[in-house]
Amino acid sequence: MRPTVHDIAAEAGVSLATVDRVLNRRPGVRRQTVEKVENAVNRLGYVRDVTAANLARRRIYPLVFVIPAGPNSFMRVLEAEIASAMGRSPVERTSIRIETVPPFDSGALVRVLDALDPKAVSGVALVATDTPDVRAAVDRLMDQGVQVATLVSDLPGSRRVHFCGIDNIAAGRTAGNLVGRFCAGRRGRVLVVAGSMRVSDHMDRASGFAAVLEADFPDLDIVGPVETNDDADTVAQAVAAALDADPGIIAIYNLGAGNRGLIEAIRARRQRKLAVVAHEVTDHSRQALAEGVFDAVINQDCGHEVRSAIRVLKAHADGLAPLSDQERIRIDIFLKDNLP
Amino acid sequence: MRPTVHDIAAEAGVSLATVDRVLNRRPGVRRQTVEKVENAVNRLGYVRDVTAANLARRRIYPLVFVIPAGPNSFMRVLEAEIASAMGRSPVERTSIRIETVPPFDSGALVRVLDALDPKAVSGVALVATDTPDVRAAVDRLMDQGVQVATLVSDLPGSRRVHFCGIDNIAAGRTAGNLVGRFCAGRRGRVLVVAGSMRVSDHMDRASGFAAVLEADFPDLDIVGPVETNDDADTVAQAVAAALDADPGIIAIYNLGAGNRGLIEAIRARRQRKLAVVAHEVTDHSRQALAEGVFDAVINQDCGHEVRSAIRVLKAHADGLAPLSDQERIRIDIFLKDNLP
DNA sequence: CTGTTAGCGCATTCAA
DNA sequence: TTGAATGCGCTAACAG
Repeated sequence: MRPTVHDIAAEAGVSLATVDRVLNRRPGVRRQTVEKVENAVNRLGYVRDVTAANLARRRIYPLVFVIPAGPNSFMRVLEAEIASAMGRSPVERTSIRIETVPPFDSGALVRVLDALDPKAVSGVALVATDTPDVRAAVDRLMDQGVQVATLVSDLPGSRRVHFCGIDNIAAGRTAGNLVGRFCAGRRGRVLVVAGSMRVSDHMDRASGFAAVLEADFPDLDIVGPVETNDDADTVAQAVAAALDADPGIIAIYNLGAGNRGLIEAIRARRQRKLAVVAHEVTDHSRQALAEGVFDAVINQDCGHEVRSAIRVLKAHADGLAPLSDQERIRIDIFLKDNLP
Repeated sequence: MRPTVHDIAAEAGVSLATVDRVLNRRPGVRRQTVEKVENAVNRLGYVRDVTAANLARRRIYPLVFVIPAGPNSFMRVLEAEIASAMGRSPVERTSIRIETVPPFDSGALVRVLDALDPKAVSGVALVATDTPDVRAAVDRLMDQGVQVATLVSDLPGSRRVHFCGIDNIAAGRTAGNLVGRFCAGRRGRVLVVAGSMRVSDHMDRASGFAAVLEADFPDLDIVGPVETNDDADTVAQAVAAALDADPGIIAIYNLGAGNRGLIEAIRARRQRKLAVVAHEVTDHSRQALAEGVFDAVINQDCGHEVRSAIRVLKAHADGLAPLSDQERIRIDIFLKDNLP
C-alpha cells in the first residue's frame, strides 16, 4: 500500500492541512515543520496521487492553441486533431480553445498572445513565427505564469517550456539522404522549394538538406530555395518554370506546403524522371505517393504533437516533468508501402 | 458543469446506490428503475469520471508481460521499456510482472499462460509464437475474463483483444521498396535472412518483401530466406557463406534479429558494395547505420508498444474502447540522419 | 503558524 | 429491490 497524506501526517506528527501546505509549497509554515514533513515524505517514499488531487481541487486546465488560418492542408489537419482533443476534454480535464491567425503574420500573432488573460489560461501552444516581437510576447506570457509550448515551428531563444515538433535540421538531412540515394549516382541539379524563410522549421530543413548534399552527394547541386509562401498555385508556377528552364533538374525537394501545386506541375511533365521528396502526409501527398509522383514523404505526426502539447502543458502547469521519451516527435519517413 | 451521479440520482428520483448499480450493470434492480436511470443518463449526457471511480474503488490493474528470454537485443530493450513502465506503476495504477520464456518455445509459453491466476490478473501482453496450442491458451484466458493483447508478433485467429505491433507485411514491402531503390537499376540477387518462420511477424515480412521485389524490381532475385533462429553467430556464418558463394548478391535484407552477426560478416567484406536493410534500432544497428554498413533500419517503437499495451489492457478491463489513433504503431524508417 | 472539517465524484458495505 | 452512510486520497475553507 503506498503511503497517503495521512501516513505522512502521522509520521511527521502534524495535521493534514500542514502536510498539504508543504506539499503544495504554500507559505505560512515554519521551516522546522517543513523539514519534518519533507523528511517524512522521503522516509515513506510518498508520491502524490495526482488524480485524487485534481478531483479534490476540481481542476481543469484551460488551454489555448494558436495556429495559422488559411488553406494549408497540414494546418487544417492539425486543427482537426485539436478538435478531436476537445472531444476528450471532459476526461482529460482540459478546456481547449483554438485561435487562428493569418499565416506568417507575426503582428497578428502577437496581438492574439497579448490579448490572453493570464488568470484564465494555464497553457498556450502556438505555431511560432520566428521574430523578436513574438519571442517577447511569449516571454511575457511565461512571466505571467502561463505555460507556453511551441508547436511544429520552434522559437529558439524564447523561454517556451517545450517544443512539440521535429528536429527540422535532421529532417532536412534525411530528405537530402533520400534524394541523394534515389538519384543513385546520376549527376544533375535538385530544385528546393520552400514556403518562407521566416519560420525556423523551413530554414532548418533547407540548411540540413544542403549540408548532406554537399558532404555526401557532390554530383548534385541545389537550385533555390524558391520561396512560395506555402501557396499551391505559386508552387505550381515556380516548379513549372524551373523545370522547363533547366533540363538538368533531376530531383525536387519541397520543404514547405503547397504540395497540390507541386503535384500538378510534375504530372504535366510525366516524361521527366524525377526523384521527389516532400513533407507531410495529407490527402494530396498520400495520393502522390501511391501514384509514384512522390518517392517519399517526410512527416510529423500532428496527432502526436497535439496530444503531446496537452500533456506537456498540463504537466508544467502542475510543476511536473513530462515523460521525455513519449514526447519526442519522430521524423517519419513514408513510402507508399508504410503509409498509415 | 458536467453532471455527476448525484444529478442523475435526482433526475431519476432514486438513490446514489441505485444509480451506481445501474451504471455498473449489477443485478438487483427492477427493469422499471433501470430504465428510469438510463433515461436520466441520456438526458443529462452523463459520462463517468473514471479517475474518481478508480479512486473510490482503489483499483489497480495487475498486468503480466510474457516475453522471450535470451540475448536478442530487441527483446532486452522491450524488457527495459516494461521495467520503465513498472516505475510509473503507482501513477498509472498498474502492478506489472514480467515472465520470460525460452524463445520460439510454444510449450513453455503455454505453460506460463496456463499458470496464470485469472482472478489475480486483469491483463496479459505476450510476444506470441504462432501455433495452435498458444492460440488455445490465449482463448482460454479470454474465456476466464483475462484481457489478452499480443505484442510485436501477432496471433491471427485468436481472440486477443488487440495487437500491439506493426503491420509486418507492410514492413516487408517497405524494406523491398528501399532495397529496390537503393540498388537503383543494378541487376543481381538479394539475400534474405530470417529468424524463424514460426513467428508470424517474420513470415509476414518475408512475403511482403518478396511481393514488392517481384512486382516492382524484376532485376532483383531473392536468395533465401535462410533461417537463423535469431542467433547472431548463425547469422554471421550464413551471411558469410552466402556472400562468398555468390558474387551476384548486391543487397541483404535481415528481417529478423542477430544484427551483430550480420554486421561482422559485412565488415569483413568491405569491398563488396551492398545495400543493406535490417530491423530494429539497437546499439548495434545504430552504429552500423552511422558507419554506413546499414543503409536503412526499419523499426517499431517498443516504448510505444509497451505504453500502448498498458493503455489497451486497462481500457478493455474497464470495458472501454482505446483511442485507436494513438495505439497504432508506426513502421519507422531510420536512416543515419533521423535516428532518435 | 497550525488543526478541524467538509467536500470532489464515485463505490460499497450494511440495513431496511 | 432500494437507500443511507462511510470512505478513497487529496484540497480548501474556516477556526484557533
